[in-house]
Amino acid sequence: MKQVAELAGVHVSTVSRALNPATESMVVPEAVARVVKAAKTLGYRLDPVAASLRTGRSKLVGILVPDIATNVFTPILAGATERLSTQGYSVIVAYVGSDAKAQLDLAGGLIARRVDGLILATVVRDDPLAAFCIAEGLPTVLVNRAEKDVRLSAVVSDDMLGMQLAVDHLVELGHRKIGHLAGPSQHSTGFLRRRGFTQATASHGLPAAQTPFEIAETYTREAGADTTRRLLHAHPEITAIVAANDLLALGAYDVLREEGLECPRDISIVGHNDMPLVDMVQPPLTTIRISHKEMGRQAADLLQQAIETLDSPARNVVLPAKLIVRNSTAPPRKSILKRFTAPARSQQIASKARS
Amino acid sequence: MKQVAELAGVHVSTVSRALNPATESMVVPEAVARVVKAAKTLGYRLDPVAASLRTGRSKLVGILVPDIATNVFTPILAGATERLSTQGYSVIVAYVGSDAKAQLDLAGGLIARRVDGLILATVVRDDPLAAFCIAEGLPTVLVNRAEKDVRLSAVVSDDMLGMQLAVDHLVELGHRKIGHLAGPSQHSTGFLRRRGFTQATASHGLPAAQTPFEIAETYTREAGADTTRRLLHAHPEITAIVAANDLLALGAYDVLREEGLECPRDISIVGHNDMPLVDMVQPPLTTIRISHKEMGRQAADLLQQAIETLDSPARNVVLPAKLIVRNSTAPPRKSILKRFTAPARSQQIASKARS
DNA sequence: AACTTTCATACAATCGATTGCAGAGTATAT
DNA sequence: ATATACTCTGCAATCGATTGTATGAAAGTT
Repeated sequence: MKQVAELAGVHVSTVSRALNPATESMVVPEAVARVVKAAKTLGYRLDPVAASLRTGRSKLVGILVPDIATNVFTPILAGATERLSTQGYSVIVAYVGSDAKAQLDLAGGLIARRVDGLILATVVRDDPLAAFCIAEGLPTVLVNRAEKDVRLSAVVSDDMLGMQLAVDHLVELGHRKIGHLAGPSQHSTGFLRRRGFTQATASHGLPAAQTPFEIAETYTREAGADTTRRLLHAHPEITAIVAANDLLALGAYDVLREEGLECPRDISIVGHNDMPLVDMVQPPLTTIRISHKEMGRQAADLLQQAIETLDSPARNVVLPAKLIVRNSTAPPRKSILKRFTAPARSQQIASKARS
Repeated sequence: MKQVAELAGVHVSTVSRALNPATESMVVPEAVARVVKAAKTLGYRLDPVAASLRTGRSKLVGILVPDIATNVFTPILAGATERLSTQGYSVIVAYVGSDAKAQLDLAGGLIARRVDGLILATVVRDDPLAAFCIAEGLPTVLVNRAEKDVRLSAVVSDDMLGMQLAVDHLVELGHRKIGHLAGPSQHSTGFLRRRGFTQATASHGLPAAQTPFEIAETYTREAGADTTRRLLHAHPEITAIVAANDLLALGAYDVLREEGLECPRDISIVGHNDMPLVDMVQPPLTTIRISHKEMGRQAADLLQQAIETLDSPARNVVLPAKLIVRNSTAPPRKSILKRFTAPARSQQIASKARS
């Protein structure tokens, strides 16, 4: 920088000001031009490390992503990274497990690196890390999963709506006994989708006894399979399953295959997320589409705002969910209908008419 | 740091040395203990930014990942990140397109941030960015894709072996007319897998006329479909297809479905990568398994070595590939066998016996 | 006892920018 | 013509650690 100053015939402080868009206006344009030219001929670039040391800012943001279930989080990461990089930010990613202490350490390390903000894709409904970020006064945005209380801005999908769409679809096809594979209830997705399922079935007048659920430990295919077994064992009469997540739905596929049942002939299945390739499984999965990439982008925007305008209020952005109908859903089998649901059915229709 | 020095009753330089594992031995153990204790009571942590400014090192590494085909690169990223973070490194990811100038700019930015090294998952067979990194003297390792010449360490899958396994499998099933959906030939994967295909078919004595290939523009399902159409149109007699990539194979599935052909009855298909969920498509895809996560880990190890021991020689790590047989491959239809390959077959067996 | 060697610590320069403050120079008002 | 305001640039302290060199004390040698 000293060399540039010399070549341009000005003081280093002038160089600094000329090269920083925010302070450029303090320098007479002709001098700016000289500085820029000198910088170019010397191949000079500002040193972000030195700037960071002095200013406390870094143009870096951290993203914490769960180390499992990369299917869902990759597009979020890609969307956020894409958007942030156009704004001059670089992104440090950390894949983390669910250990709260480890998460706090990691966040501490990122803060030491002077990150300007954090995007958390990891939070549970009452998250110590979120509390920590608030205490530190670090701009932070949650993505995909939110907390119970709105303390930080978050970008999430409309989980309740998604379940409503799924249930509407099944009811329209004639299903009256619908099971739910719920996600872990410490995650907002698991919790809210379960609540959405309950509300949606209730809105159609289906009693709780006809709409059982079982909770999966994790969002994995294996957990989906285990949970499906429990659900079907306890409630063999159900004709459809709404899963909180595509992987859980695929776990259900595995169990149906084991048991010699056929989807959608014997049981209809609806997933959630519309992750890549679920249109190619057999049968192609009916599911709720979420734009994870868009989620990442919006989280990036929100974070940028939070960074650049101090004390911006916490905002909750809820993205719409959309039903994608494929071939894993169909009307329930006649025989089953007759056997289990025919009496109940007219009742449902009546109650629906009332509402 | 000054406060810690005061509390411990030593000079800041002693604190610095006591807290740095590399220089800790210069300080008498008793003093180290005092310093550590003082640091703890003050809740003090070294400032990586200041250290970075002074030393030129940063404990940061950059990873450049193509902005498409995240399916393959996510586990690489996860593996590398996991391994590097246990070594105290943080990872800056950048998703980049194929524009060489943009890539160079990005790399320049990372260098300005003082990254200690770079992992490139983006290189083509003769890559300007790789040349740039060499010129800069920046420790760099390539992953998944390598260059034509070994100038930098690389961790790749055994592409040639993979194709040999795929072809062996098909020949064993009785196929003699096998097509290849090749990947872009500027990528080592596309190039080497095509060569592997050619060598493997030749090793079974299959003439080139019976083993046509078409090159896909990109590794996408759509390109796979287009390329399959071209291949089948020009060579309707083939009974099996080896794809350079699972997505290309799935594109082939799409075309077969369009054309009313059935896999594997009419045409067998082998993929490459064994990406998530290809065991659930219909029919479950026979493919070549690559451990992408392990690739990421090994790349991380190599990079760490390159960083810590200056001028370590370029090493090429080739990970084994493995055939995973599922249901997309079967013996060719009798009728087709008789019509096209029966005469050729005895010849093949004879030539195989000779070799 | 004098001298060398060794070891631990202290001193101070340095990495490269940013920024509050002061001062020089110019334009405007009275 | 003088005072006032205003614009631009220079000065120098600062961010927080690292590290080559100097210093002093302790240990070892003859």
